[in-house]
Amino acid sequence: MLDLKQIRKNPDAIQERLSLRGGGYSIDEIVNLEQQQRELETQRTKLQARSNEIGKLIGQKMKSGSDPKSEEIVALKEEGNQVKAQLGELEPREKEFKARIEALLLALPNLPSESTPVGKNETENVEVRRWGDEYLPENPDILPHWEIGEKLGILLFDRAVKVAQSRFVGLMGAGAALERALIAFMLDRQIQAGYIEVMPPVLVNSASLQGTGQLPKFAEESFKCDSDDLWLAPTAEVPVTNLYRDDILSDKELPIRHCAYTPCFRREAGSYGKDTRGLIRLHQFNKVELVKIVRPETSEAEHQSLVGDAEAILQALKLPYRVLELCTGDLGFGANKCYDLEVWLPSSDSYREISSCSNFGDFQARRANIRFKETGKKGTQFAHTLNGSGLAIGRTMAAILENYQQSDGTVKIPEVLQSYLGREIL
RNA sequence: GGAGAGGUGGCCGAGUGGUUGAAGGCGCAGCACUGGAAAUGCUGUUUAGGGGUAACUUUAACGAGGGUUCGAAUCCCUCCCUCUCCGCCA
Repeated sequence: MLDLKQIRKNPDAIQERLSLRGGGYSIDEIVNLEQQQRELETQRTKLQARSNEIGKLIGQKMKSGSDPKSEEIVALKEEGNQVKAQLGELEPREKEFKARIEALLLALPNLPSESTPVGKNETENVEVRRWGDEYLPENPDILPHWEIGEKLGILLFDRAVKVAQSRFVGLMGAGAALERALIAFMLDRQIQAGYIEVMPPVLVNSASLQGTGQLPKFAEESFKCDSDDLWLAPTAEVPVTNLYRDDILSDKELPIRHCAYTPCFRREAGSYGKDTRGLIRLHQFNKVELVKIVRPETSEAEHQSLVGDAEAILQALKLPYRVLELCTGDLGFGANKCYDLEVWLPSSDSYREISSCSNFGDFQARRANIRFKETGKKGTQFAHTLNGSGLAIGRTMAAILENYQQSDGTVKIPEVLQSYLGREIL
């Protein structure tokens, strides 16, 4: 959520930054409504002040033994009634304005940071670096992961359709074990890097989704439990960040760094023709997520190190990847800056997203009301939140099944996973 | 699902319809004491919005939303949540 005060103070500067995203976002209506709301507020507080005064006066008189039926008190009560009648008219109008402003604010995305490259769409993202060319596979006959996976009997696409529907997968035998090994490996690495592991609920309420920015705008992207106010979390970002919703943290508790393994659920509405085969785009997938809650002045450095922590996994697995910095036109709703890690996927002859590392600034903290207090200082400040995948498990599995495929149709297990899996070859 | 209890400030915990943003404690900050610390004492310490350069001022908030009243943490209604016991259950 953007800061209403900032919008009031620098409407033009805010509009300009917002427009860099494209999409036609405008703050005009908010500015206009807020002005009207404040006029009403001024009137209302004046009336309320008088009303409080009357209440106190009557209280004093009664205590000092005045007759409740005395002319003086009756007159005060009468005035109180009049004030109340006026308030009864003003209050609902002001509330209506406030509600409309709130709704508009919740639908506005974050401002891109100054350092985010300006661009219209994903074609203008900037490649920052590339890693692992020496590990690009030499085998010219690589089967796509879904084919090798079915051949090896470890990926169950058809059967998963029977159990659920399309865009689900089942894992069997070494496939299930590999998934589990990847989860354990990634968690172990991030714990070593200083993250505290969390296992949060994966059903989350609406307030949580609003806190991290998925609601109200992206309701159709998540699965909803019809008879409860609960949704299947699309990413661990939601439950983990919301662990701290409405908290006032002490500055000594920051930075908070969490890693979390959870299944993730996405409806993938509107992606009908895309990635219909394989592990790339599923309704349910596993992910290890990194989440940070930090002091504002450290968030840029924490962002860089977050990206590094995600990259370390790819490097340990010796999977070739590149780092993209998203341009203003491709930035996610809540992010002010974002790096995508893309892993080399031979079947699509391209790099595919396997992690997205975003800095949200205070955008989520405002929505989720996550603040911290500086020892000895008055007031509170909004924290900064960040998160990134470290990494998406299914896509990592796909990358391994392809990049590690040998000409005899077997798949090597990356060295760092061999001890987890107790084997060297699939 | 049935029965009961309860939701108050960063935390614990009092609270009579009337000048209560709310006793007391903890925590935190400052000062005193000390060679330094602990202990002790004193003082201060909620958050958010509006107005003001500022000092300051004003409003709101005791789970949420309504209601009664000149006035509600306190009375009434609706909803939400938590806890305990019973039932069911991985």
